[in-house]
Amino acid sequence: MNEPSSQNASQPRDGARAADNLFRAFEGMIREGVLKEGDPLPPEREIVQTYGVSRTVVREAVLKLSNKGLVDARPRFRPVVRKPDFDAAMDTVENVVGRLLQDPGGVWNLFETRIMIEAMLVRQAATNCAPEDLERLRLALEANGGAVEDSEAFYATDKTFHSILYDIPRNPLLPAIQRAYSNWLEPQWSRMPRLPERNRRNHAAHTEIYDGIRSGDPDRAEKALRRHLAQAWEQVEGTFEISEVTQ
Amino acid sequence: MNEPSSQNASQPRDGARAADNLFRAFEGMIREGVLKEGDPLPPEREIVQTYGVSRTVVREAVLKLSNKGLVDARPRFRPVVRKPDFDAAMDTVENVVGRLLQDPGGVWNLFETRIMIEAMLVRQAATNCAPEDLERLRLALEANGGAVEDSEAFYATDKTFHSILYDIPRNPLLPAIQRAYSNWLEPQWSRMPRLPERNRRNHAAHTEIYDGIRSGDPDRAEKALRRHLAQAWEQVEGTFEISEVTQ
DNA sequence: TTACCTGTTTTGGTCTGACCAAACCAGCGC
DNA sequence: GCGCTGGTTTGGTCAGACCAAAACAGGTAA
Repeated sequence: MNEPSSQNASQPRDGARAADNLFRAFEGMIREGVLKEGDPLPPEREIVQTYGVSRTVVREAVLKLSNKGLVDARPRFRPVVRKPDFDAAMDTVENVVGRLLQDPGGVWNLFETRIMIEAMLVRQAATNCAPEDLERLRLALEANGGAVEDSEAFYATDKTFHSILYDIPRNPLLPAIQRAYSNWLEPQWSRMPRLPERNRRNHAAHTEIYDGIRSGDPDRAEKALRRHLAQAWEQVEGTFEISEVTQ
Repeated sequence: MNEPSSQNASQPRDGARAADNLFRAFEGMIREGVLKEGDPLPPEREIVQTYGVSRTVVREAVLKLSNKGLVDARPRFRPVVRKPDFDAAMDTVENVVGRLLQDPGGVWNLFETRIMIEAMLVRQAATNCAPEDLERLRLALEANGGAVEDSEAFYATDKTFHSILYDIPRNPLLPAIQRAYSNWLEPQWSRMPRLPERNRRNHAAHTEIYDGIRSGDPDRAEKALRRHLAQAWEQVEGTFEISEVTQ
């Protein structure tokens, strides 16, 4: 995507915009820990003196830091350094994704990738899953079963059950992805009516998935997972098709 | 104009910055098609007049549009409206991800998710794959095989082969994800020496994958894919372990 | 005519200095 | 010690200016 025109720039080339150089400077300080997480940035006027640039430039650089998720800049407060993790990355995409999701087809596209990922996750879990992970799943399943009558609690335990799936591979990206899915899809889900009988059905589905994993049968686990999510999709689809009309 | 009582107060930290209002205004115009894709934004001074704000505010708003991926703003050129797709979303994450990748473990984490996704993709392809997709794969494989002696061409055809896997489910998110992986992982890959014998081995791996898909055997296809990518990882790992020492 | 060069105008990038209002802080009275 | 109060900091915004690069228009050469 980047044109080969410019040679690699690890240092502030003076051809670039001043704000970019400043941005890189702070980016480096944050990365190297000179500015630790939670630290506020210096006052704008101080940065002006330190770097010999105008406040305009400082503000642009800070804004860029903010937009990239490196600092947390609330309107009239000092920007605070925020360690960039994958969650921060997801935050910065939120806007774009939100726009894409306005198209119902967009929601389905996103949901389909979730199905694919979770399908893979349960397969892997079925293939090799540490006993303690299996135990966690069992406990979550139990809690889930105990909450069928309380839709609020059921929703929470439901989420927990699924999130454990993302934990099992011990890859920090996966939980972040899961949180992103939650954030993006939640608005759709929350409009869906919660009913005890649905809860019961979902809990049964969770049990099937768990059984598939426990018995070490990836095909069975995947099939159960797909059935479960397809069913969930139907429920949601029905819900927001009607509410779509209102807009 | 200066009403702090805007309805959009979902967060306690809502501040009514002029730049934000302008940003939202343009955001709306882009979404509603008043500003079409490819259109340049009006000159800053014109916006100043139209909206009765200062150039500072205009620049901040434009910068924000740029950072959010809504417009494409090269220095010294007019910002151009860009339709937000998932590629744009991935672009915005680029910075954060880049930082994560500086940790070698981060590269592995990302690569592992790629393995998982492609594993799922080949499984699905094996299960149900349109004849024309199979044909595309075959052609790509053929081209790949014909390029073993030319590492540059081999690399290109290699990428093509994999990207077809992302096309098959006809979910526009997947190609975007694939491009993101390419962009993020490419820097590591490009440092790797390319050798005809490696190409030959990789082509053989591709053939195995293709055969698995064609024969409708998801387990076989997945196994071949995993073997292929694990092998690729070993090659890359060896490469950047040495170059890591230099830092 | 077409293609290239050149001077002018436009426009983005940066700077300066100023003002306002909200946040911050220190001192006061209770 | 606690809450109030007024001065000080600091972020948000503005206006006007200058420079250099881009866009444009006009003229010249092929």
